[in-house]
Formats: sequence, C-alpha cells, structure tokens
Amino acid sequence: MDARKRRILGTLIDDYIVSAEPVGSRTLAKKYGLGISSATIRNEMADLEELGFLEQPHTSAGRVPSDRGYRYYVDELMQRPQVGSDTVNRVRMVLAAPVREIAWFIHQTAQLVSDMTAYPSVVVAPPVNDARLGDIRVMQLNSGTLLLVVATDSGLVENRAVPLPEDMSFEQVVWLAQEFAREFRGMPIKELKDRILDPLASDEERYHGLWESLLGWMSDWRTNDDRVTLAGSLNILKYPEFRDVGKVERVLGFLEREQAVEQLLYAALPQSEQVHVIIGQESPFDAIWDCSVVTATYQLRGHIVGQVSVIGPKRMQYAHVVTTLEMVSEELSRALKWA
Amino acid sequence: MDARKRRILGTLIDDYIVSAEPVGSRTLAKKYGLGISSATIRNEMADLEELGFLEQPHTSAGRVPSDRGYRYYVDELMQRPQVGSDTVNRVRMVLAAPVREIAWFIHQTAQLVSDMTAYPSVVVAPPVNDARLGDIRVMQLNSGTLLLVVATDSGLVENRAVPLPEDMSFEQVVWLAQEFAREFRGMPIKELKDRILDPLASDEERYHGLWESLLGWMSDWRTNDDRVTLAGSLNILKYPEFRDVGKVERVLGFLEREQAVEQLLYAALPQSEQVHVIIGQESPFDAIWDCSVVTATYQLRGHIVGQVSVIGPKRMQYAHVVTTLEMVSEELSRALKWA
DNA sequence: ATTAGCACTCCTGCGGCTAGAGTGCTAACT
DNA sequence: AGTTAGCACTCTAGCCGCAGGAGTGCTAAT
Repeated sequence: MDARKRRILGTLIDDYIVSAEPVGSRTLAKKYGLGISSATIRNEMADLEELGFLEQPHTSAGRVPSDRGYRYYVDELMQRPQVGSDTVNRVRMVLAAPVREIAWFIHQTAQLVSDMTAYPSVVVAPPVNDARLGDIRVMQLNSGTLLLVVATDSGLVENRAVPLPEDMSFEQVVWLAQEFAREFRGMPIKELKDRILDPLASDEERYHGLWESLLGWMSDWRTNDDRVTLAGSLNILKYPEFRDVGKVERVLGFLEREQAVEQLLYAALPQSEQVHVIIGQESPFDAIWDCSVVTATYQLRGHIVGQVSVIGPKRMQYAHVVTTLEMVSEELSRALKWA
Repeated sequence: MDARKRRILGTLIDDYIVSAEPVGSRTLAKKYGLGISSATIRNEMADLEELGFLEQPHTSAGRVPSDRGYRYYVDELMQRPQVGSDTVNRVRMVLAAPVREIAWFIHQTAQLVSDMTAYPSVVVAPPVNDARLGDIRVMQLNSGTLLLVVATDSGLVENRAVPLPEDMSFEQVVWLAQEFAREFRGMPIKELKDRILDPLASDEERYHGLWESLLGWMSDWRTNDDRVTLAGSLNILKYPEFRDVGKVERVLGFLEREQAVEQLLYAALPQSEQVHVIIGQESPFDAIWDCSVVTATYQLRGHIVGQVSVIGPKRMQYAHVVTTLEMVSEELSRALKWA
C-alpha cells in the first residue's frame, strides 16, 4: 500500500461520496490533478480491487469502494475538516439554553445532528438503571388522581399518574412518598427494582397498598425502552441508494426497533473517546448492511452514559460526520455538567 | 343515480381499494355476481364517468374512482362493518391500564390506531391554552438545580428544570411556588400567559427573580407545538401508490409539520360526533392530495379537546377506518374520564 | 515503470413491435 | 327500450434488438 495507491483510493472515495456513481480511471485522472495517466490509474485500481478495497458493479463500469475500502478510508485516509466556530456556536446556543430535563437535551441533540449532517440521527439517553433514586414528589391532578414525579440523581425524571387509594388521604400519600424517598434515596434504581421483585420485601406490608403501588410502579419503570431518540429519519430519502422503497422500509424499520439500535450502538461504548464507525456488513444487523453508522459517546459526571449517532448510506460524508459528532458530543457533555 | 349505478360504483371502489389496479367491466361482471353483462356495465361506467365519479387513467384501462367518487362512496355507499368485540377489548386493555398522564394515552392511541388500520396515525392532544392551572411542585435534582412540575386541571403535565437562584434557599423556592400556585390556581393558562406578558404585572417585583422565572417559564410553555403525535408512519411505504420516494417524502414531510397537521385536522372539530373524512384535493394542503384523512374527535369532561386521525392513500379502507376511529375515540374519551 | 492505443465488455437508452386488456359502438335480441 | 354479443379500435407494458458510450485490460512502445 504505497502512497500513490492511498492517494488514488482516497480521491476515488472522495469523488464517489459526492457523486454516488462508479468512478472510472479517466474521471480520476482528469478531474483531480494526480499527475499520472488514466492507464496507470487503471493498473493501480486493478491492484486495489485485488486487495479488496474496490469493487466493480460490472465489467465496464468504474470502481466503487468496498466495505474494506471505506474502512481504510476512515481509519487512514480521510482528512478531518476544521469545525467552523459558527457551527460550534450554533450548537452551544441550542444546548446552553436554560437548564432543562435531560430528555430535552437528548431531543435537541438528535435534531441538531440530523440538521447538521443531513442524515438521520439517533441519540441514546443515559440508562435509568445506573442512576440512583433522587426525590419523589406527589401532586394532586384532581380529586381521584395523583401524579407521582420521580427523579434520579442524574436528572432523569419520570411522571406517572396513579389513582388515589380510596382509604387514604392526600396527606397520607405525601407522607408515604417522603418516607419512601427517605428510605431509598441514593439507592441505584436497578437495585431498587431487584429488591422490589424480591418476595420477602413485600411481606412487611406495613404501609398499606400504596407502598406496593409505589414499588410496583418503580419496577414498571421502563429502564431500557425509551432510551432511543430518532430525528431526521426522512433525510434518508434524499440519497439515491434509497430510491427503492423496500430499502427505506428496512432501514427505518430497523431504527424504530429501539432495543436493536441500542444493542448496535452499545458497540461504541468501550472506545471511550474515539468516535466509532460501523460500515456496512460490519454491523450484526443485516437490515442496515447498506448503511454506515457513526457513533460518539457523551458523558455525565465523568462517566460515559450514552451515544450520539448518525446513520446514512455507506457512501457517507465520514469526515464531516465524525468531526461534527465529536464536537456535538463534547458540547452535550458540557451542557450536562449541571446534572 | 339509480340503484344499479350505485351498486356498480360501490363494487368498483370496493375492488379498487384492495387491488389498487384500474377496474374493468369484465372483472366487475365476472368476479362479482352482479347479474348483468359487461357491456351493460360498460354503458353504466361511461355514465358514471360523465357524472364525475370515475376516471380513466388512459383510454384502454379500466376505471378508477375520482375524488368525487370516493366522496359519494363514503357518504352513501360504504357498509360499515361491525367492530369485533375482541378488537374493542384490545383497545380497552391498552387504554384501561393504570391511570397515566394524558400524554401517555395519546401515544398509546396513536400506536394502537396505526396498528389496527395499517395506516399512519396522528393524534392531537388537548390544547394547553384551554386548561387551567392546577398545581405546582418543586423538587431538587441536585444542589444547583430544581425541577418544576406544573399540572393543569385537565391532567396535562410539564416538567422543567431550572437553576436554583443563588440568593435563595430550596425552602424559599418551595414556598414561592406554593404562593404562585395559590394565587393563580384555576386560571386558564392562556389568561395566565397574557397576564405575564403584560408589563404592569412585572412591576411588582415583590418575589425576587424567581417569581419572574416562574412567569417566564409559564409563558415559554409550548402550548401549540407538541400537540401532535405521529405513529406508524412507515405503514405508508406498504402501499403501491407510494412506491415513489418523492411522494413518500412529501407526505411524511407534511406530517412532520405539526402546525400544518393541526390546522388540517382542525376542520374535523365542528362536526362533533361525526367522523370526518378529507379526500384528496379536498385538503387545503397539496402535499397530501394523493391521500385521504379520516378524523374522529375525543372528549375530556364533555368537551371535544382533540382528534384521532388516520392518513393513507385515497384508496383507503374507509369502512374499516371509520368504524375503528369511531370506536377508539369513544374508548379514549372513556379512558380519560378520570381526568 | 509509465503510457498510448486498441479491442472488448457491458450497461443504458431508444425505437419498434406485439400481446393483452379494455373500451365504445353497432346491431341483434328480448 | 333496455340489454347483450360482437367487433374494431386504442393504449400500455413488456420484449427484442440495436447503437452509443463508458470503462476496462492488455499489449507494445517509450
């Protein structure tokens, strides 16, 4: 893999990323001043194909990058652009807004990223399981209905309306919730749920049915659903590789399966700082074998808690996406400093 | 418009709804035992075309219903099926779940409807403006951050995290929120917001900056955004009329414009009980001229507050959709009885 | 090692053609 | 007078073959 081969491969991919058409030796020689003739390029391209970096849709078409070609491009060739300060400012403007619930930041980020990259974006919120119980508040929606609001120490919030038990007054419930919060504050939600499911715990029976309601509700807290926010999914319709409705259906259908998405992006977690790229068949899910996924992680209190991610055709603007995600995830971590 | 013409028109539309292909006289005569020859049907179809109920894609194709044809079908011809008790039960099972926030019901309903009809579904939540201020609670997310929870009397809930003002203690904030709630409880949110925007009100300045924060936050409450929930949008990809990505983009793009959708469905409000149908070019939005929209309303405390709706190709299963929506909206109203 | 030249391959697009479906009209029938 | 059989006509979808073009691989010259 000498310098010239790298140069050719890089240029070819650059061109294919914007043109979406197989690239021929002529195009490469003419359009970009490589200083070598098309014949030489042809030879090199034949080599590159043998090495597995390029593919030919058919004999007399130009070359197209293979998964492996993209991989090499992403790992070695692509040149990351500088992120414009106006872009950074835009992100900061949005995320530096008055403090909000974490869920709000997640949504904004997804929206922002899909706007900035013109690909669909997926953002995974911090898991509830790892968080600890913060506080509980009760309010009365109307005569027969209560609203319970539970917060974790990490700023995640969940509301749930419940009927007011007939044999209890509102004040009793408030007191009960206080007791509950006092007893369990600081306990990891996961542990709390485990304990709830332990039959011994319910033996006590000391606090009426509502105590159980509270416990039952906690255990019902969807901790793994609902973590995934999708934005800009329609962006995918813009790319010619998805002119076929069947493909669109497969990809968007996949993105709606939250557990699958979460599992996919889980792969990005170990690589702490690095932005993680999944190209085509590197994915365990065949529904997105025509796609690439770029993922960055963000942090809350120094721990990685979630992912910001972009999905698009394999012919993706990797350089732009990678730098954008790096920047956004950093800004998101910063914006969550308060939490 | 004699009985036979009606019969023919009805059968033709029934067939077209499932086949999606222009229907010829032969098909009609053979497949359905109409007891008349194809020649007679041809004559009748020519009449029906002259009357504006049918159209011909081209000379030697079968006939296709026109917007007017569908309209007549919906108003006069279609036979509503009985809703199976198992279907009703399924809906009740979902909606009769332990009491939740209204937003939860809206989501569930949208999901349910798109599942049951296999079309995208849109549900509009009750407007915040019409509701009255219920209660406010404050909780501490962490040392520097508060969570405000505001509920309306109609069960709508909104959370907002805010920074704790430096010169106030948590207890002071709690007290302040109580005061605020006490002073304004029962006031329509709209009025509250108007009052907030009135410069005179802020003259008082009696309760520090946080009072203003509270007011400012109230005025920031998105009352008209966020009312629209979309579910099952991918369903549209299943129908051959949307095999073209451009069309999909137009329609789904439209559905993401919440204000537009709200405005469209607003047309359904006056017709209280009735299910409302918009066919093709009857819509003021040309993005959905290839579509039909069926809308039912639901109630909260005896008032119509929102819409449950389905969008699909003009060749829609009107009978099924109309009865389904009627049933679901009724069940939704019932499920919201507690609010 | 590079490059010009050339024969070869394969896709794409176009025109023409045919088969099939469906119509409208006419004439016969009840 | 309404209905129906028959028939000529129309229009499309699909297929074939063909030419043009793009791109390749190979060979021979530089």
